[in-house]
Amino acid sequence: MPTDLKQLSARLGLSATTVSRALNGYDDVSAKTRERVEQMARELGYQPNRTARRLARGRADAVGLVYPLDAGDLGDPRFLEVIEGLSDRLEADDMDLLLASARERTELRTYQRLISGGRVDGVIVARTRVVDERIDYLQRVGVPLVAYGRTAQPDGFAWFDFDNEAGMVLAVQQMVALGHRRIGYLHAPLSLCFAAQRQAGFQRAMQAAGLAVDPALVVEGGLSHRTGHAAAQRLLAGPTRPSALIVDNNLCGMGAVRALLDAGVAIGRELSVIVYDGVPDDVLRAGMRIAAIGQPTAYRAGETMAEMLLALMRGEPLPDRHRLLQPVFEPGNSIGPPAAG
Amino acid sequence: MPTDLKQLSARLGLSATTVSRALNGYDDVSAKTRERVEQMARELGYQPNRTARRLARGRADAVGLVYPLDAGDLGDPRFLEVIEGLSDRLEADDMDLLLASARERTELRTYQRLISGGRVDGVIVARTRVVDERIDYLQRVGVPLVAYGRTAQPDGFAWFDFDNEAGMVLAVQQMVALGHRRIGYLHAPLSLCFAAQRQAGFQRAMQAAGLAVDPALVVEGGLSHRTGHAAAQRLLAGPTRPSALIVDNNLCGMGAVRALLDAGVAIGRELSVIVYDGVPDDVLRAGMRIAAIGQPTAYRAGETMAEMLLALMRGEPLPDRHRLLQPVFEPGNSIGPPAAG
DNA sequence: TTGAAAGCGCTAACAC
DNA sequence: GTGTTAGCGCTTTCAA
Repeated sequence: MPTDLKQLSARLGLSATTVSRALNGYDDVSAKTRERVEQMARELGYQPNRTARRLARGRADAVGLVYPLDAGDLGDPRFLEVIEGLSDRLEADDMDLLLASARERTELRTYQRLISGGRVDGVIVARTRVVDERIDYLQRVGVPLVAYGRTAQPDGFAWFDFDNEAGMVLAVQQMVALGHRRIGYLHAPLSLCFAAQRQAGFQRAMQAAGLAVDPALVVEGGLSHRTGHAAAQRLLAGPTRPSALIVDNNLCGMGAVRALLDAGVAIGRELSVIVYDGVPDDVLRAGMRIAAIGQPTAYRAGETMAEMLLALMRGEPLPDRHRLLQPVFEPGNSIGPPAAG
Repeated sequence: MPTDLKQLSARLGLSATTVSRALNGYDDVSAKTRERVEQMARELGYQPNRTARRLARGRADAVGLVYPLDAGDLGDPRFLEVIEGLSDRLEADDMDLLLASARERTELRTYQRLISGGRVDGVIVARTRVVDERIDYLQRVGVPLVAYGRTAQPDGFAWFDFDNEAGMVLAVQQMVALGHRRIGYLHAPLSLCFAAQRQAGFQRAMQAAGLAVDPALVVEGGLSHRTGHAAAQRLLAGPTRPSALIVDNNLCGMGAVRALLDAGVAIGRELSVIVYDGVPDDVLRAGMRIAAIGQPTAYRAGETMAEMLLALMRGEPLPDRHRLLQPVFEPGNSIGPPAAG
């Protein structure tokens, strides 16, 4: 049995109240008493019982993270960095991080379980969708939330996101500057918000460049190696090959690059490639570096979201409820001018 | 405010006691009463407050998973599957999964926080070490635990593991059967239990085959792409190249394979390669499949460990406290007879 | 079969 | 400054 507050206060000849206050940093405790209390607490290795504290305070001191397995997030190393940043920052405030898995179909119910059971008092919503019932639900019940990504109506809640549209514009501009006109586009399901935004950027930049978007060159590539691989093959099999290809996510990008290599396509000469979020160098052919649209470290994203959520849970006003980070273009040797002809 | 037990019982004209019992499946409640209670609970969307229940029952209804960031687990897709299996199974028993990150140096303290604060009542210990103070600590304080991997003294606690030694013996036997005699070995830090076991298998199988282990061909390759890459380069630069190479983990294996490809080594002809746990096909050159020692799905491993831990926490005797799964050899075209000369 | 009462370990009004 | 008292919302003896 670990020492409890009663024992501790008995040993000190003080009331539990005083001890509690001393330990929780209230200022109506004499310096001397606090000193003694802290000393003794250390000596006995006293750790307040979390559950009791939670019940008394009416807070769960925990935040929930539901990861939709179907979405393939688990395979995304960037998302893992996000988790890392999240949990590190939460831990600093002595908050627990509850991880719940969910198939997309049961996801909402998972949130409900977490919320109405009082297991968490704040939530991180990952992989936002253009229309997102999870966020609607959380807002309706008034649970503090920070979304990792926006939705179609992004004003009512706090979020952290990268400027996906601007990022994709960068990608198109690179290709256009090199002289490409037939630009192919491989994208994740457009119900995902980031995919919709990136596609909007694609359309906008193409139009701005006076280029037509050839529907035959726009392919849904899913959100995994496998689907990306298959989609790239479909694209290659089409009547007119593009001279440039932009892939809107790294998972599918990896599969696509693989497919191109398999098909013997000379990346960067026959076909220029940019992958949003990039492809790790070490999975590629020697010396190859895929040009990318890069995002500032995912770890920081996690930290920042934790920070925002903590403030919300404390009821503090958030200086900026919306953080939109600008992606940057990261050069590579996977792009070049279109092949003659 | 969600409905609480008091409101629910008031609505029913029953005491909280009875309602609680009805809902928790006690048998001293009349069928009719139970019926009514369940009906009304559903109607009001009653969800018992977890914190209160926890305090009353003296259990946390949660298990902790501390992942050592330094170890590179986060990058290991297999470990993520394990988490998936774990959380799915725990959820079925209405248990929370607490995720805590930790640098190796602060790891023990993280466990202490979880335990003595009563945040969890059971723990999964990942990446066991040959001498593992975490397990010593947990046993000392009597917390139910299931280890993912063994230690040097594996008898006192429940664990789930693959037969690493046997797996590595398989790998060596394959190489030997093909006629290899100069077999190189790239391994993770030997303080990690799986690495030590696999190395033991390597030594044993080499000896059994009457082959000497050339110290120059045994290189520590770490537990990441980067270190594996570097280690393979070191090996290639050595005075006598091996004709076969075995890598004891997938992370480092990926980097090593990359390094070989970069160096223009004809894998499977100039140099045969087996990677423990395998390298995903889609990161390789077209048509290449790295021979591997494979382990039954990691998802099942997670599920099984959850199952074991749940039983332990319920105080049930565990039919088999130790689960040792046999790995299998998975063929590929990365191996062949040694090149002539 | 049901209810009253006590208590899980802590925090927070309120009084001294 | 410190102590008294009353909960937080549930479970669980113990009586009825």
